[in-house]
Amino acid sequence: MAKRELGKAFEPADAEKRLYDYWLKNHFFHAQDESEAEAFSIVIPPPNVTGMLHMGHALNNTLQDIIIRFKRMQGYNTLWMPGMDHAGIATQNVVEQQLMKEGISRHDLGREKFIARVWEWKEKYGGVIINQLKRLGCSCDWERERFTMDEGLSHAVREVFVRLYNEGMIYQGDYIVNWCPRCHTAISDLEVEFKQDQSFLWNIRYPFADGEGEIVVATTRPETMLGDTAVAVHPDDKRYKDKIGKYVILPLMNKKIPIIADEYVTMDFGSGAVKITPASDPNDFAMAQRHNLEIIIVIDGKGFINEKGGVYKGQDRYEARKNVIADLEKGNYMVGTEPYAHNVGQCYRCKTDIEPMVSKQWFVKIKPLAKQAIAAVVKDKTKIIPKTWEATYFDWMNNIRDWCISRQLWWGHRIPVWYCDGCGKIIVATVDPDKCPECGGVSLRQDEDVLDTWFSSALWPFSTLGWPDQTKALKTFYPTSLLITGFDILFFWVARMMMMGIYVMKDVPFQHVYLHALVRDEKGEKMSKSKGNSIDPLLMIDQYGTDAFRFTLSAYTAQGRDVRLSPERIEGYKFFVNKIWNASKLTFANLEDFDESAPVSVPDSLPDKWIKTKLNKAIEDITLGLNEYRFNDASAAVYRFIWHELCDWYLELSKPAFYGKASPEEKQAAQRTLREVYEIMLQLLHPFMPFLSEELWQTLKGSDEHSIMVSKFPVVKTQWEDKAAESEMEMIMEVITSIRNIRGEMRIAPSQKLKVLISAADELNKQTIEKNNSYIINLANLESLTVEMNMIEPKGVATAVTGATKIFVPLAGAVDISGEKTRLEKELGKVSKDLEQCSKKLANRDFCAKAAPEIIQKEQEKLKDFQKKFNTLEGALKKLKGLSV
RNA sequence: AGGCAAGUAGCUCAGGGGGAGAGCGCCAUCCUGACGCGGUGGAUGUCCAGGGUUCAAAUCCCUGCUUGCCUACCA
Repeated sequence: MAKRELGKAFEPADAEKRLYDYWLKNHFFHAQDESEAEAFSIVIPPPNVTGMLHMGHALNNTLQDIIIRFKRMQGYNTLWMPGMDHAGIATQNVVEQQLMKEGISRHDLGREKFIARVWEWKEKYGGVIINQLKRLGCSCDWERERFTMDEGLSHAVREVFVRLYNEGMIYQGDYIVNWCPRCHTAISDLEVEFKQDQSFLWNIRYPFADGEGEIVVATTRPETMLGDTAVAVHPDDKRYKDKIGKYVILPLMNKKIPIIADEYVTMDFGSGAVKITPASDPNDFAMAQRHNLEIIIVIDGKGFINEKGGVYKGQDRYEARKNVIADLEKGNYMVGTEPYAHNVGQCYRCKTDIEPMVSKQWFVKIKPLAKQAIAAVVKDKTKIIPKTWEATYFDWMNNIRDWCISRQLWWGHRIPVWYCDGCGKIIVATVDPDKCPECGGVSLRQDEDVLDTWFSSALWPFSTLGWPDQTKALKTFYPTSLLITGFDILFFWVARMMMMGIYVMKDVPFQHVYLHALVRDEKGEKMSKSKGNSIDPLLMIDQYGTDAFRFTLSAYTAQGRDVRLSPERIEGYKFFVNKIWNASKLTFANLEDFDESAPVSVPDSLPDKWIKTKLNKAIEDITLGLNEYRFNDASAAVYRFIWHELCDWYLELSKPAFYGKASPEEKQAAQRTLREVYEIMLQLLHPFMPFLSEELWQTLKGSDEHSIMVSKFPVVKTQWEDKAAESEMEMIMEVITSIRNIRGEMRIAPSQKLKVLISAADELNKQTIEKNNSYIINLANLESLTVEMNMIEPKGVATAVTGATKIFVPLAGAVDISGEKTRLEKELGKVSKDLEQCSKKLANRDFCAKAAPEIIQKEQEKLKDFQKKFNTLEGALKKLKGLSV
């Protein structure tokens, strides 16, 4: 076998680049459109084209890559579909800011040239994140990379829009929407963030139109009164019952407005009367519809008072507020103010206060779509994991409101609707019409608006696979197997994909949805640029290597829990990488002269049998963990096996076979096991640490002819199950640990070799220990080990008990009586507590009558063990006390 | 205001009806031939509180407290 050498330490920076290029060159990430193998597919949550990799992306994509690599190794025809989102508002903002530096606005450029500029920007600066995903090791099928604005996806968008329109699922109407005065566009309900604002409640007097008196209304937005068209009270409110139908004078505007009755009004809030501004408040708008009230828009799209606002025309909304208040005071209309905390909606993009505004927008009728999307989850066609999110999903879906899909932007999919100047016909088509089908006129104007970015993302699971064409890829990979995403876009994205997938494809877009938590800092706070607590994933990769970083994310992804990240943790797993590297150095040294073709001449040693059962357990745990998306459990199984079983025990136990006086045949057998176990260990590690495992794999194989990423994922080998060997080895390990314990507790120098005596309980016990005495001698560092049955406890020893075995460690030189006494008393204390608890249980009549037989038996065995241990320790202690008297 | 989740070692968290676990940190000790990014040993817990179910509760149920998040938004 070729000589293999590893450097002093793993060099992530070098290996990562080299191996990723190697994978790409060999097209290992590429999925087949058609294959004998069963398909497994995931679509990436497309990052914004303007995006930079943050911790959320890092977590999300690491988890996807772990599953994808796992499934690929299991032999599935595995597709991870990558791509990006055009991110309407964000991208337009970026390019507008660029223009601003040049002193021009998008309006100076005009629509067409502006869009050209955006594309230019995209080609030059967009998609930085794609390269960042590559640094994470993501094994996406880059040959299929898509963009929501590319030709195929745009085609899909038009197709779906037209279909929805023709089926009466899309309508246009004047409705109150959330308007961002800075972005100059409507945004959906989901895109509004509420923030608490310490403000005031202003109480304003509205005098009755006829005769004496007044009605007092309270408001948080006095400036909107300019557009008031009614005052509402509760129909059952005795105070106002006789006023309903009468009129009040709207101060400052000097206008008569009616008093109406509506159950929406809360009687015990403020005066029980509320001013109604249909154009500036969603609830007021709804009431206006119920009562046929006039709708007067007084605030324009930039947040300024328009000509309907009288003398306040031209003032921005905050300035107008001040002036309105001043004028109300001047006119003695102000009754008073009180401090008031309330929530103000803000644009999620630019944090500008939302201005609810009435305008013409396009909507999707969502209820019928939601109904089916709910049913799919109820029927388990799509499983949401962890299940607790199902309730949230159902709740939102049940209370869903129509989706406003038009945006007053330029960057995006322009709405495929044309208006004929000649006859006023509305044309909705997938291809640009050149004349009106009604009147033949050629003067057609396309709708100015574009679609919400999420409209195209909602089609992602099938549009990326080529729909509306019936491609082979679509047939093979839809419905996709799994979606992994953060719970924060459950509504934005997951729910909408569900609705669109079912509507268009007549089938759910994915079988499983795994929702992971958010990444927070070590204090549990959300990472954000403004707080300055965000950790840059790329910096972590530079510092600790991708493998350590990925492993950390996986290890801390417990279902339903936030990931609290700190650099120290990543460093800890860098140590793990180092440990694996060093174990590999030892392994390669041990395997240097291994002849694979030599016949097997001796049976496996006890450690060989033991490590194989442990490896089986690891395979089982890791496979189960990944199948159930319990990333923390799977990672813990990897860590435990490699560090605590392979390194701590097996590599140490097998050292004598390599360095000691073992026969060539015994060495050969040890090499065979080591070689096999090591190889499987690398494969188990691969999904989590792709680079390290590949590097070691190729070193082991002596070439890059085969990649670990397309090797077969290990399965449990039933011929390795060996319960007897497992418990035998563990008994020996316990003896070793007990001796080490005495060493530590009694402060016996590690360099001092000990002559240990063991009193075996029976012949079998004696034979087992004698057969395996070399392991004990080596690992406990003994000079000699004497085993006898029913040995009388010698003087001047420290005593330990494990199961049926008594261990006596002679104390060198002056016997440290008080030290041993303390140690024994401590042990005795522990055992007597166990003993008491156990015997109490067995003395309980109800326990014996009702508990399961195997539980009772177990308790009885425990009692025996405790009793034996207690007796031995107590005897030792008595003897010691006798000595000290 | 409703909903969800969580409260377990100093910290971060697993576990989930029958002997309290891990990692990190801490203490002691060790240049044993892969690794000090290491080895070996050790200490540490009213499993949030109160009630209930059960032979048996950290685990299941109820109540409360605390924390986090989500949804809705009332002038």
